[in-house]
Amino acid sequence: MADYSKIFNTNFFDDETAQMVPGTATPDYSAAQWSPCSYDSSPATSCFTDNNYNNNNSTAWDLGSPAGSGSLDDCFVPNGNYVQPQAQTLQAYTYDGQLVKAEPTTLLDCLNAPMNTNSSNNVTPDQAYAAYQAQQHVEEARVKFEETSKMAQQIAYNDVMAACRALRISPDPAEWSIQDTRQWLLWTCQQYRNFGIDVNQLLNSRIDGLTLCLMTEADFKDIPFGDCIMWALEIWKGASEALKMEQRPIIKTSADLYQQQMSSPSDTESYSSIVYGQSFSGSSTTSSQQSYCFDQLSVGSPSSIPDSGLDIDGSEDGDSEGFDMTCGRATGSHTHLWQFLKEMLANPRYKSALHWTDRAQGIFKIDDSTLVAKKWGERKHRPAMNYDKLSRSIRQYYKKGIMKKTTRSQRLVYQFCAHYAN
DNA sequence: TAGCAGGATGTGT
DNA sequence: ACACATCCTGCTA
Repeated sequence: MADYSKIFNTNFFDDETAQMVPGTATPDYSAAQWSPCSYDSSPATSCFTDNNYNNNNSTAWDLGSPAGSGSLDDCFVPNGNYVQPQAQTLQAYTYDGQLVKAEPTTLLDCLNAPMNTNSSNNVTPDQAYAAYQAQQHVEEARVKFEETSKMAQQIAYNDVMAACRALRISPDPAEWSIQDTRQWLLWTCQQYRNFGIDVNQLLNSRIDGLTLCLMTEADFKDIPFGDCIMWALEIWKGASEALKMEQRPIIKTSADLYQQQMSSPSDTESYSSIVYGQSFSGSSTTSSQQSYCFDQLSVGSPSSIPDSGLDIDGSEDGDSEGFDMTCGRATGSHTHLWQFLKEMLANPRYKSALHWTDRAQGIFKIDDSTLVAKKWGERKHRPAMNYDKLSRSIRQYYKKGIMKKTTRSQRLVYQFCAHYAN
C-alpha cells in the first residue's frame, strides 16, 4: 500500500507569506480513494478529497495552501514532483515541468511518477519549489527574450525599409555600389553618432557592398569604428534576409513606395531631412537612384523605373523568386568582372554555374561557362559576350594582381589574389 | 573540341 | 586612363 503520509505530511508553499507551511491534513488513510473533486465557484480554490471525506473546500486539503486560503499554488510532494491545479483538472508534473499525467490526477500519481535524475535524491519541497521557480523564471525570460527579439527584428526591418527608400539602395548589401556603400556608411554613422563615430573618417571609403559583406571581423577591426559598422551590417543583413523571405505583396508595396517617392520629391526631401539632417537633404542622388529595382523578388517591375526588370533568363530557370542579377543595371554595368564573379559565387541561385572550391584561398570553379558569360553579357549589355571573351578579361587580371594562375592548372578553375579573396 | 595564354586593337566612360 | 570587348594566333588537354 502506498505511503500516503508522504503526501499529507508534505509542506506547502504559501505565496502570501512566501514561506513553506507544514501540511495539516489528517485523512483516513485506510479508506482513501482519491479523485479530484469539482471546483467551487470561488476562484482559485480547489480541493482534493477522498470518498470518505466530505467535500469541503475549507479543509486543509486544498492544494497549494493550507486552510483553504484560496490560492492555486502548486502542491509539492517530497520526491520533487508537484501537482498543479488547472482550470478544470489537476495536472501532475515533475518539478522540472514535465507533465506526468493530465487528469484525473491525484497526489498519489504525482508521488509515484517517474523522477528525473535531478529529483531522485530526496529533494526537499523547498528545493523542489526553488527549482520549479528557477525554471519558471527561465521560461519567463525566454518568452520575454523572444518577444524582445521579435520587436527588435521588426524595428530593424522597418529601419532597413526606410533606409532603402531614403538612400535608394538595395536591401541586399551585396548589390551596393561604392556610392551606395558610402551612403549606407554615412547613414549608419548618423544612426550611431552617439557612439562618437566620425563621419568624416569614412568619407574616403572606396569599397562596394559586396566587399563589405565579405569583410571578416579582423578586417573590420582595421577600420575606424569597424566594430559598430560590423554589427550594424549584421543587423541590416538579418533584416534583409527577413525581407527576402517576405511575401510578394509586401515587396510590391516597397515598389509602390519607391514609385511614390520618385514622383514626389518633396516627400523624399523631408524624409531625407529626418534621416540625414538639413545639410544632407537632397544630396543623396546617385546613379543607383534610378537603377535600383525594388521588386527584385517579384515578377516584373515598376514601369516608372527606367530600364529595369528585364530578366532575360526568365524562361531558362523560371526562378522569379531568386534575386535578379539584371536588376540595377545602370549601377551594375559599372561592376567589375571580379566583383560580378564574387556576386555570382555568393548567390545560391548560381551554385550550379560556379562555386568555391577553396573559399579561403579564393579558388573557384566555373561549371557552366555559357551561363556565366551570358549573365556577364547581360550585366554589361553585351549580347555577344561569350566565355572566350570573358576568360580573356579574367586573364587580364593576372598582371593586375586581382587574380592569379592556380598552382596546378585546371580547366575553368581560377583563383583570386589574397587581397581580393575575402 | 573546348579551353588557355597572351598580343593587338577598338570602345565606352 | 581605365576596364574591358573583340579578334587573333598558337598551344594544350
